[in-house]
Amino acid sequence: MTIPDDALTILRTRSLSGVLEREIERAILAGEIPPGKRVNENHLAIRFGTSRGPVREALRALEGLGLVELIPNRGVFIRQPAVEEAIEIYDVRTVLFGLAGKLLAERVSEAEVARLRDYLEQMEAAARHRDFDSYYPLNLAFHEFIIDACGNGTLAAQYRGLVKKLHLFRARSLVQGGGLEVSNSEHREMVEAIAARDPERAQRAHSDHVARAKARLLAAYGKAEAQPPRLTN
Amino acid sequence: MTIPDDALTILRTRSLSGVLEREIERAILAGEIPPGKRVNENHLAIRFGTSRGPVREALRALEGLGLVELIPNRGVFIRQPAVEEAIEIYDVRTVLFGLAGKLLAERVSEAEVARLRDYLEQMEAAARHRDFDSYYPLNLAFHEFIIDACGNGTLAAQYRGLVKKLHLFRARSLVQGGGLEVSNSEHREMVEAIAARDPERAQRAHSDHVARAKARLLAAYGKAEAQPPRLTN
DNA sequence: CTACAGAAAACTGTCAACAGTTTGCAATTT
DNA sequence: AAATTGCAAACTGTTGACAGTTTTCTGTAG
Repeated sequence: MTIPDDALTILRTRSLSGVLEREIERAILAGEIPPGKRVNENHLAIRFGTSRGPVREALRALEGLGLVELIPNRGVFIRQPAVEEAIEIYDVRTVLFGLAGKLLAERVSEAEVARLRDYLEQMEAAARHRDFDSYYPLNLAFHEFIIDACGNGTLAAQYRGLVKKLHLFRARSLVQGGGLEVSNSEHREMVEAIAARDPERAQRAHSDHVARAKARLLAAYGKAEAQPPRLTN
Repeated sequence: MTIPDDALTILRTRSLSGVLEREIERAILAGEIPPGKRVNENHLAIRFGTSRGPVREALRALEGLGLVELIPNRGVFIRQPAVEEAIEIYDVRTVLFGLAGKLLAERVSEAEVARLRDYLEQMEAAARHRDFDSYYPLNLAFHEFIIDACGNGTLAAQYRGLVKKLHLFRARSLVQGGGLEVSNSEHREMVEAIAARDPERAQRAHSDHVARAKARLLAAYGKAEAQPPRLTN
């Protein structure tokens, strides 16, 4: 599963427009080009030392990823999701991550369970020491691992696309925090459900984990739902 | 919701590469270019009376949609999903359509319920007369309506992308059938759950509907799952 | 001082040509 | 006869230039 993906990656990197696509995507996600801003094809071409052709191709590809918006005769703009779109994305992420948990619980190997427990332990250690700098990348890798190990590449691709779009959301800082211990107790339940090879329980645990992140986002925006957020999607 | 989408559509259509994108996508989905085949940029450019630039841009956009695959220095190929990928897609569709049902049940208006009942009635009439030619487009419109009315544009975009990819699956004919009456009893349960404004029941009904389609696909390929397919995702 | 009209600059959309790679064919060798 | 090597045609990748539109600036009128 990883070999063809790497091969493709290498091949894509060979083409100039492929390199540009990655580089521009990185610049966008890193915030070097602020959301809402118009992207100048010429400037990009000069910056990377190419002509505008490959730049335009890369931008068309990024449009497909939902990172930029093309307006004819006016140019491309870095997309700037509204809160409403972020909420939409969280709802979709909720069911996708839930599915990942279910699928993983159905097929997980002993080695993978051990790996998950290892992640969990490291995250708990980081949380005990309030070591946020260690916690954040661990947390990211933990979630990535689950998405990869679930064995559904379509799901993984869609999920990653959604996460990228969320990066464009201006108030993402509000969401990323959310309590190390709280998060970790949720992580523990996820791992336990997977280790027990209980698909239904795993699906619920994974769904709830994202649903709670959505609830934190809503709370931060004061847009509480009519009813308190129902978990277990 | 429909206005900005139409506006975008119009704007996209104005740009030449936008027209090409739509036209090439149509040709691909209509099967005019068979899956697996290499697409010749020059031929396409000549066919549409343009230069290769816009053609390349359109193809890059279609790559983002997952309809074609770009291999550097070799060209673009129409993607040809394997059974495994079709199954993956069905799993994702299952949870997405379930979410659509849940969201719709939470927000549905009286007018929309009436519209759903109307679709249902027409489909049942078509089923009674074994009028497959009428049934198929109705069925399509019914599902489209649910996806649109659920109010989550992100979900709708993802769902539509998956359906397009499934169109490339060679054995799609196997799946599209599946019994008019069977399908309709499932549709009835979906509509009833929505009309009752019961999100949980609606989610289950919608998930199960797609899960059963997946089960039919698996049966057709003799790839029965270890356990009989668990419904209610 | 503000509003407006027109011109200039900047930028996007498109094209045709060139460079480099791949593919298919044919001649040669084993 | 089969395999291999070298060549030629075809095709993709990239570039620079031109055409059309949008935006900005400037000068003028109210």
